[in-house]
Amino acid sequence: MITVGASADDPGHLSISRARPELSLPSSFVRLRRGERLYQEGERIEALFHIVTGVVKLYTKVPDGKQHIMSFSFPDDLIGLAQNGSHEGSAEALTPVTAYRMPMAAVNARLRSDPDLEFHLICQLSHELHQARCHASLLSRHRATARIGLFLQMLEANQNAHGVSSQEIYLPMKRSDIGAYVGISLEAVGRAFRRFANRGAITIRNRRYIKITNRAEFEAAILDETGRN
Amino acid sequence: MITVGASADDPGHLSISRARPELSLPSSFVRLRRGERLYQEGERIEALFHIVTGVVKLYTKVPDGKQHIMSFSFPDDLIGLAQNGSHEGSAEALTPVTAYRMPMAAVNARLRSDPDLEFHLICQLSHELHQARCHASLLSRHRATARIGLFLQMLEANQNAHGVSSQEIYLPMKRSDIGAYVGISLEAVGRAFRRFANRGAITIRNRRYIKITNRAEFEAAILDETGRN
DNA sequence: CGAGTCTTTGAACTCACTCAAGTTCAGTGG
DNA sequence: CCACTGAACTTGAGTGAGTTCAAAGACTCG
Repeated sequence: MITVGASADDPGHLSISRARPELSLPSSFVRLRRGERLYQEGERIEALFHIVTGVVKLYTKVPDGKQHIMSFSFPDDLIGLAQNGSHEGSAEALTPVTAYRMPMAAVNARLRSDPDLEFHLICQLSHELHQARCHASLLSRHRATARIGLFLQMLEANQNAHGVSSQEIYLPMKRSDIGAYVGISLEAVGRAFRRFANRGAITIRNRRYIKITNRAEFEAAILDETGRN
Repeated sequence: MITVGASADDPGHLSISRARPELSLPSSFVRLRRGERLYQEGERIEALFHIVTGVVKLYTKVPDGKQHIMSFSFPDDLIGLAQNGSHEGSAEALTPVTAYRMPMAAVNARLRSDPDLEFHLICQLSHELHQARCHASLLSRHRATARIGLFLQMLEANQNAHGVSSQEIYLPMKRSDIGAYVGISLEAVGRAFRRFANRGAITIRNRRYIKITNRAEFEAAILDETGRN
């Protein structure tokens, strides 16, 4: 539930939490297969997408042909917002995806007159900003093990927030996507997973499912630095 | 000027640009000397600060004692927003700073009823998100030269946006702060500057002022990869 | 069951890291 | 005005984790 303003025990506290958006905006329902794109870098922004099920990757191409992944988006996320009129990156479905598509014109028309819509956008942006800062913080680590460990923690936190009960962490993306997100090569991703597994911190069931079996050892592995950070 | 909604030539386009905020909120004026802190990590959020002059660094401590710098904040920036009631990082003045201090209670009280305030927050958050993504993109580069180059481009863009006419780029922070922001050691920062200078891409007047003397060479130096990104 | 994609393993190379010493700079007091 | 002092910055040498390239090994889906 969205809450804001003074509460009895915490008078000066702005509490922003995201709600399942009941955006009463004109929208159509879309389905995408794995690998399909919702929109592409540089295109004009036509609509916002509100993800219902599935996972989407947001990425940009870097000069040398590789791609830099800005974020992975999950159900309840709103994607397609940007400061100017064209998309800053591309969006591609990593799994089958269903989403609401809300034309930008409708959003614009309602925006200044609808405080709830504005507030919803504030919540979404706060959330994205938080994610982006976690990402930057992760990227500032030098050791591959630390980056992968923090990445797993992000995924786990996200799963918990969405009420997934499984003890396992689900990895819907491939090794190269993980690498493009945490800023290391796909080989290094695999080697980092192996290092965690060798220490008994995690167990790798298969390519898509891993489990943290020893939390203390897991966190030790993230910190374990020989001077570097 | 803040503009939103349909315009004649660009009907479906949400244009968000930051304005010098005429926030008619109760506020006090504060002055800080170099090195003074506006607030500290973990503290309860009491107020928002609207920077008028000077530069502020926002950082968090990492387990190994070093600090990770999340962002540098410049005049017109609004700092102190967070998702929950306590600060996610510390804020320290890098130069003498003047700012408006707006108590959180006042912001909260006005928020849901004042669409202009909400909209202003949306603009500010959009801007921060953009900055955070540039930061992450910069951090995903492996070569120190590329990181420093992109950092200089960010500073330059920021200076231009603030209408600074000087051709030189002003670096108000020390080498170690730059390193903490771009994720390399302070020595590597210096070596990267030198590499640019040796290629004739920049001239280093002194520790705080450098100038891009050969734009083509400068951009070539950023891309110049021996396979790596 | 086969073909293509994804992932792992191995070997040599490289850039940034750390440590340590030397240099420049800014601010202070004589 | 200038020598002094501590902080900031530069330079140098050796080490190591991740990179690239290449090939072998799994998984998936028709």
